[in-house]
Amino acid sequence: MGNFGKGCHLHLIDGSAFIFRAYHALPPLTRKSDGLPIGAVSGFCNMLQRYVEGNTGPDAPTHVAVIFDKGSHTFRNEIYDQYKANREAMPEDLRPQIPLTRTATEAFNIACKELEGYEADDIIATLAVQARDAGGRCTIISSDKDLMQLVGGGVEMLDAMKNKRIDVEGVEEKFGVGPNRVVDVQALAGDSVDNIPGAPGIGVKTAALLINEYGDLDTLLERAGEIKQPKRRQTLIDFADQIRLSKQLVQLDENTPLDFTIDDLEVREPDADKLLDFLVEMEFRTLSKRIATALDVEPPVIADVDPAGANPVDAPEALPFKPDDYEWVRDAAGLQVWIDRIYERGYVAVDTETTSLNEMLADLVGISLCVEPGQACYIPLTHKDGASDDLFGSDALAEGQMDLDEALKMLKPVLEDDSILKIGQNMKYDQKIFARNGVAVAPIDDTLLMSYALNAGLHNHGMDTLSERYLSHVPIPIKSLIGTGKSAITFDRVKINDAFKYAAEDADITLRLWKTFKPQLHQKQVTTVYETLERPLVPVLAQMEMAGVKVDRDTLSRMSNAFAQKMAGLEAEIHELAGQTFNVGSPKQLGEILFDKMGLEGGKKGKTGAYATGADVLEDLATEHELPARVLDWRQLSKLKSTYTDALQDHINPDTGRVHTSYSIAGANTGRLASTDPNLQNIPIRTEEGRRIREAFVAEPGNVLVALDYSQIELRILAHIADIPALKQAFDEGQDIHAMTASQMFNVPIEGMDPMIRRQAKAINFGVIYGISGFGLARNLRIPRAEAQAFIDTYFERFPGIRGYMDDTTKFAKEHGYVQTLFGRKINTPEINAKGPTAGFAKRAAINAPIQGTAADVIRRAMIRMPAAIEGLPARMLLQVHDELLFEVAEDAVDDLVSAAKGVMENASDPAVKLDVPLTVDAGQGANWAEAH
DNA sequence: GTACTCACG
DNA sequence: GACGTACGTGAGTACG
Repeated sequence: MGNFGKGCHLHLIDGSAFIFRAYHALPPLTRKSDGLPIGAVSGFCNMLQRYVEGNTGPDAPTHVAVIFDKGSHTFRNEIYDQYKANREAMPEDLRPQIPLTRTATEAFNIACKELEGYEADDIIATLAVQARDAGGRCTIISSDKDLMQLVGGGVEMLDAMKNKRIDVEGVEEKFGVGPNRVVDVQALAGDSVDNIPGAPGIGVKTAALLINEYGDLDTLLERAGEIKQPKRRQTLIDFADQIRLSKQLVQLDENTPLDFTIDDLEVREPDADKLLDFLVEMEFRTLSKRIATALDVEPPVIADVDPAGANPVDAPEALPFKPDDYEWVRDAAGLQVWIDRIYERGYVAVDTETTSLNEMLADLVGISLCVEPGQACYIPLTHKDGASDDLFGSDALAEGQMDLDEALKMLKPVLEDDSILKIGQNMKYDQKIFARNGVAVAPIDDTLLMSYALNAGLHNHGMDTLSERYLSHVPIPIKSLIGTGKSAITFDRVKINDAFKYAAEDADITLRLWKTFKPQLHQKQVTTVYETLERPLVPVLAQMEMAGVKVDRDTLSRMSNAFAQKMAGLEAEIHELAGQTFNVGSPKQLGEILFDKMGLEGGKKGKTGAYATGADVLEDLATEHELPARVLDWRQLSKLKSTYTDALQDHINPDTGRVHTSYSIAGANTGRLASTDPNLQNIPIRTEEGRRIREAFVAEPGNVLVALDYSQIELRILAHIADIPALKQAFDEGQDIHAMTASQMFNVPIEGMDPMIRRQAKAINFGVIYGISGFGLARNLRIPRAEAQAFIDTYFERFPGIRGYMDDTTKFAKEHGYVQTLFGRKINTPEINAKGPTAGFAKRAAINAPIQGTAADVIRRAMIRMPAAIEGLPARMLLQVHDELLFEVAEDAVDDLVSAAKGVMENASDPAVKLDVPLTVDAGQGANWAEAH
């Protein structure tokens, strides 16, 4: 056939619309052999096939193309930064399917077109206009109303789902105006889906009325003063600019710079081999059979995967690891090849190599990428030249490396591209490294967090553990490259020829783990946990950690000196009392002094044969003797000095003057965070002397610290989960929960209650959360065991739901091997069916986990929502201490911050879980952390 | 590297 | 009936 013209018929398929329809119409199917999400691709292919089958008769197209969007940034974002800003992020399991839909289109031998920086709609507009001008027909297969402006003069739309053609009349029906005025109506009415503002209070009906009265938008805006309705008149005058902007946004670009012509889109016969190969690769059994029949060829055989082999754990394992096959990327050309492959794939595993485990001090040394198991590369950037055994080394850069800035400049668009998923193992680390190099990595997946959502309680989630367990592969040990202990070198001193294998392997392992875990999230029903409680927390924590908290060195230093003096005095006294000098800090030596030399009673040896000298033991002895009392004082000071006033000073970052902790998201089995290097979740507060350390945690000038903490969150959650009416009522009424418990248990009025009674009730309340036992309570309260047991019995009598909760939870754990939080987090309890004392531990942990874990989930949700809630305020979130969040905020914005943050925290369980008890948050503020409490 | 001790929720 | 027990963490020190 010759050039496109009269008698020709062009079909333009809106590819993105097909994909989203396919995705939402189908359940989350996965490829059986490896779990790759495939539902949308399957639906897409079915739709294409149905489309092709329907193309018979006189109306059949002579030319056809599927048009896709490309790039998230278009000229519309340039003129209006909020364009499509309210769009939800693409679902994670859809992302990897996008490139596959391109491949599918090509497999059907249908032209597949896209243009960087343009929406599919603009390409469709350009082609439709060209077809019309050439005198041919054009059918746009889409139901997107934005395309209706193109209808007319031989251009029509077809809603493939409803099989309904939309012509000029159809457009008039929808918009009340002809196609040539559709943009005018859209400009006025706006569009919440694309976030087009339009004119407030004016919808399609009113807009059409106005346009029909005045002829077109420009005339309308010119003569807006003539409108009779005062409100409408004012709106059009006030918002004229916004309306003109809206028109620019909805107006399709009919002159996109295409690198092809309509003639290139001529209908082609499908290539049976190519198409069936693709369908077999996707493992589409039904469809490949149907298409084979239609093409009159032999249906291909798709091997049925053995159910055991369907375990995705086994699939990636099959391919051996070959470190020698990894690639050392030396220059821009080499890197470009990898970037192209990433765009083809839609995802990439990324890993960074640096000079330190501390992200705030680490310098970037190299980057690894992996797009397919076994195919990984390492881009060395700042490896040094010097021999590693040379004491001084050389600071000259080694050969065969890209310039750091050049590599980052090339990778930044990829790492920040909304449509490219970046996969990492502990992405918070890499995200911080990249952030410090000006790259905001997103979106991300994290294999460490996937493992945590799937396997909490079974094992830790480090790469070595995961690789050995799920890939049966022992990774190259880092020690083999950098050595151990004091003689260890930094990674930039490792020879690139050794480094690239190790580094690339990490990316390879990460990608294989991702392929293993991704489908399991659905299978084990923890996708929601991963998506709502794990993944979104990564950037929030990264920000908090990078913000750090200001710590005043002088305050700490003065305290250290004071503690040292006191300790010296105590030490002299202790030696005096002992009649000899010894190391007070050695429990072994102390035990021997106390129990052997002095002959005190109650010496108990532990499994290593040493006497126990814990605080509880010394406290008992202290009632009769001076020495243990002094040791207790000495120990307290020693702890404060070594762990806090000395150590914290070493953690002050020289660049920021602040202390930057690191939170491990997957450290605690229950969902709690853990803080390390330094641990800022155990800064003293219970004793006056210790509490003063918090005075060193300060706000910048003009700012204050604000502490917001949940009041009794675990007890409230217990009241809800175990469904205890009396407790729920007490929380509803804002009562003193421990006094209420005491009152119920001992039949005493709350007014004028003996503090001792309340203290006992408090201990029981906490004991319940920990999986109470008579022994434990007795020890805690220092009362006879029988008495403690009597308390517990009374407690269960008054609150029978507690016993029910404990029994049900234990039973559930024994049956399923895990327990769950209210938000669906699973905590595995592998030892629940063990025998002996282990069983007791496991049982109490199982009872505690849903309560502690639900509280952890609640504050996670609050933290995830916090950045949006305090956006625009001169405030930042600094620390989390399990039930408390610490903020630094400008003095004049304290009230705004408190009301915003408190709101988020108190409503954090909504809408996923409706708690029967209110969550309340107490607020405090001050120049330092001690005052903020 | 392990045990002990103690700081926090 | 005996056994051994509060839940979850991280860090510093002694010691083999």
